[in-house]
Amino acid sequence: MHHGVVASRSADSSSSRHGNSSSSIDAVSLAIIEQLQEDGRRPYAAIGKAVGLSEAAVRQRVQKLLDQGVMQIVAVTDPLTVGFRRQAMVGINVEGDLDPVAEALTAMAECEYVVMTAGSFDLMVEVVCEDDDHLLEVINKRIRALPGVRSTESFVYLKLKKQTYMWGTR
Amino acid sequence: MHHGVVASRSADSSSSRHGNSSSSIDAVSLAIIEQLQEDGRRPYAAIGKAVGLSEAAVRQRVQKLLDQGVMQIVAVTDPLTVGFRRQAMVGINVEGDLDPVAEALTAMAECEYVVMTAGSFDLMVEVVCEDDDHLLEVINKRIRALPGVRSTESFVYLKLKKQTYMWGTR
DNA sequence: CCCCATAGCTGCGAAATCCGTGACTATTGA
DNA sequence: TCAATAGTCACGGATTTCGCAGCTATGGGG
Repeated sequence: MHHGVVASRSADSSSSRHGNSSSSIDAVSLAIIEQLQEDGRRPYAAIGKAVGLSEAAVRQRVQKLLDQGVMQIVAVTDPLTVGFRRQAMVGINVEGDLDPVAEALTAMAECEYVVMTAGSFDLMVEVVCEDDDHLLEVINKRIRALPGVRSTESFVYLKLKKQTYMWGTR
Repeated sequence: MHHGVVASRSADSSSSRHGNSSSSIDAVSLAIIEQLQEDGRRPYAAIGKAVGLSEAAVRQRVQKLLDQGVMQIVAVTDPLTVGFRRQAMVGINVEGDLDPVAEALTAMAECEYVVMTAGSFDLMVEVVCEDDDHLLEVINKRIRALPGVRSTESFVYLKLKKQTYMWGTR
């Protein structure tokens, strides 16, 4: 069973030789994804009616999309409501190889989101914490203590204005 | 998809008062959320068995969590796989009131994530685009053209290393 | 203290959904 | 031409979902 991280494209090594994994999803699968982006529990039959496919066909395509890691169906929550009151985006500058630092950040439970970037930061990390003390500890004691980390800059969240999951739905 | 907050609450962006919204979530609901974070389509009966509740009770609590906007069950995808090849985090500095700028960004389909921050940026926005031209157009023609935007700084994504939806699961 | 209202849980069918399977149709490549 | 593969459909039986009625606590009024 795979756990909740998308990203690992690696799953099927043979698919990488096509160079483009997007080739594996057609317009119909995209339509199925859109349906499930509106409601992750929508019945297969209803999806089938919407996209013009039988219930079984939808079910098999969904299973394949899940297996391939193209999509996952999960509950997402509002951190504030679930007891995480402090969030921040942290920009990081690294000396030398980025990978070990990125790996270390990935291993931290508080780091919800880790991305390598071009620009004045090498890495950007979204940190989710319970309170100020927790946030301080993570940034100051754990992230900045990682070997290779040259400097960090923090952007504490004041208000989340938008957040969607509607790609492909445009 | 990414950062997980709910947010769909965009409808009433004025709901800044959270009193203590966490008071409505007890340990059992948290356990239910954890179950659905592992698999958004897990049957109510299976969840009930895991958290020690009847199927009907789980169903009612899930429905309530959805209605309250505490949680949503959705499909999340890897943007690269679905045809969006360029993503960037954009830090923005604003002159005067942040709200109108934030609202305008929220209205843009390409802005997946909009947050007000403390620090050297006033706003941070995640932009999801199909290609370089599209990205350039959004940042240079649309975002920077907004009245009140003083300056922007872009961080183009090179590689997404981690992305989870496991709050409360720690 | 009693009574009522509300909220939450349970159990139980009936209806709907899920899921495995086998058959059918293209498409591909030897 | 003939497999072999991938994708789809159709059809039960098992499972799940759904609506409803009943039950239990909790919390005010009166």
